[in-house]
Amino acid sequence: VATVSRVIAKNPVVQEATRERVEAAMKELDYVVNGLVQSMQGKGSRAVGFLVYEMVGPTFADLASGVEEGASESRDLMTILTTHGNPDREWQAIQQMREQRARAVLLVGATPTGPEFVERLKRYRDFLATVGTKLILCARGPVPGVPGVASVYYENRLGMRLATEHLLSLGHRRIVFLGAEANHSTAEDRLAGFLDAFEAAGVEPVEELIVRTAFDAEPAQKALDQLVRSAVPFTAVVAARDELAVRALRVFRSHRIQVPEGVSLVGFDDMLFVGDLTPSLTTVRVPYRELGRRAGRLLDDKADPDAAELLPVELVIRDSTAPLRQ
Amino acid sequence: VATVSRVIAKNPVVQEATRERVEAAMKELDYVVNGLVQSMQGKGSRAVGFLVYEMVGPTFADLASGVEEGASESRDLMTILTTHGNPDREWQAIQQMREQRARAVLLVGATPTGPEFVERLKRYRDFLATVGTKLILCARGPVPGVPGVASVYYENRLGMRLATEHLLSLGHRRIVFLGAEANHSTAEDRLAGFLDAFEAAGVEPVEELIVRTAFDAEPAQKALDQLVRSAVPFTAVVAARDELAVRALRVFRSHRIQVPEGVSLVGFDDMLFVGDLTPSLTTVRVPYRELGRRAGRLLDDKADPDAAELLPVELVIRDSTAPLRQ
DNA sequence: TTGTATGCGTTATCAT
DNA sequence: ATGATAACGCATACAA
Repeated sequence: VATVSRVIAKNPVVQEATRERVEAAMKELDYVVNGLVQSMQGKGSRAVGFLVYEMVGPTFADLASGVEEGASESRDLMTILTTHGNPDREWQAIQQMREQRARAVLLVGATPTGPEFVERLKRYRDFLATVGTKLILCARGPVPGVPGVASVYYENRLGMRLATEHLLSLGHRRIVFLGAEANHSTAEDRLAGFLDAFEAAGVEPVEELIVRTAFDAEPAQKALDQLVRSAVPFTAVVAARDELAVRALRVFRSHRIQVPEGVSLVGFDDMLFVGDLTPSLTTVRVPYRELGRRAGRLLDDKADPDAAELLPVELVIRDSTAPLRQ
Repeated sequence: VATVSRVIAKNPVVQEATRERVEAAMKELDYVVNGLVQSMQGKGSRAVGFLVYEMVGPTFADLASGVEEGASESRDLMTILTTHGNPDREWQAIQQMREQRARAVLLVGATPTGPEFVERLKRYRDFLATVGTKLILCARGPVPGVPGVASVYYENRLGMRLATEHLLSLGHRRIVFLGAEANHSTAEDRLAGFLDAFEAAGVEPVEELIVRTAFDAEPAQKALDQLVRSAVPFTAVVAARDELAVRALRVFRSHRIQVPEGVSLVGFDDMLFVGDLTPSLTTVRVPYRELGRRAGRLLDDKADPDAAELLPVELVIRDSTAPLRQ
């Protein structure tokens, strides 16, 4: 048994001849090591938990794809769990990963922002630490006051600032912000970037144009429709993400408002096909795949447990934005 | 130890008082069962392997989402592995799942169609069977001559037949088929459906309009561009999948050909946003999420190992198709 | 270089 | 109802 174990571990002490005999027998018997027992032995599990709100859209797929790419290099296995925004499910998922003695748990996507979440995160971190599992935030910046949690994120706030500055530079002033959800890290950062742009330009944002519905598409669409009907004047719309921008497009189409002639529109994420819409959508490209890859690399045992990698974004100017007509 | 084990297993023989004491201690010590050992003990592993070509697009996300939904009900863990179409990687992935003593392995998406693949599939099946892992095909019909492999698939061929019949009924005869890749189960089925429609209508398909490039977007786009330049006449295009349809849209736009006035276009998959394109795309909706859910249910131990579930598709008629102008 | 013995954390079997 | 013990398949320290 010990020799077999050594052959499996590629321990060089075994003699060539012996190894060959063992390997022949393994093939003969269709033998495979029991990975579960290996992990149990303290070699550490191969599992990596990928916790996400929902598996939706190319942003998720790209991110997961990147992680898988990194994980597969080290023969790790990526396990995906969805939380549907339910804290109980999230806790249950953390539990499951703890049972599996996962190498790491990736918390993917936006999180709440309140102090309640900070405590929750600490609990997760400590709870996972007891079995040697580390916690990594993905697509969400490091949380102040919670060391020992690595993070890989992108210039969310700056991205939205760039998008907004683009509109301001085109002469727009009455700009709608669509999708300002509170207590939602991504939405908050993007709104902050929006406000940054106004502040830097010395322009006052119009409070009533900040649509504080939610990050979800349906309510945002309704709210925008309402706004259009209310006849409150505006000349441009910043959508918190591409899906909302597409909904905005539908609203404008239904009201026979031309984009960009009647109103300019920018999105965020650069999802698949938004460049093929009419008009093609000006948006902010986020390197989701690379984000995943970086996260995948943090799985390595010798990675800095306090790493905080920030990736750049890029404003992609297409046809949905045009200079303000006087 | 035994009592603790019984508490974990919720074995009702333990007395109320004892159980409470144990649970108190567990909380005190932040104890969690070692799931790896549980699985090793013959309880069977919780892992479910999801083998896919690539994690791309909403079709993947929907399918995976469905599987996760089903799996999480039984506390199973979905592990995603990508093969990139590389048989070696696929074999390696099978190996890994075998090491993990996975409950099941899902082979997701198209497969090759030749006899070589049939042998490969049998090898997978038998190899996995030695450790009690079952094999399930997802989004691909059952393979004749390979019993013991369940499958969940959709009316692929019929879907394309419906799409094509829609065009034929509009008067189109010179119809391009874009993306006829050989030795690719999905592409072959769709081409077959295309031909079915012609046969049923008693119309002869035009061989030179069948673009036998590949299922990939880039070569298909180039080939279509070539075809347009060659001035071979056609009045409609059937794309093997939506991504190719979107590429076709780009080609027509670059040649200033109006859709549907100059040429009608249909896709397949009903991906996100294709209804928001201009013109909105006529396509075939595939219930990917439900497909995943069904696959997730086949994970159950008492599920029929030879199950073959077929799901219906739906033709979604939008604005990219119009009657032929004489 | 190879074989033997021990331990890992759990469940199942058998006593008590 | 509970406790003691064997067994699972592997890695590792130690003996040969």
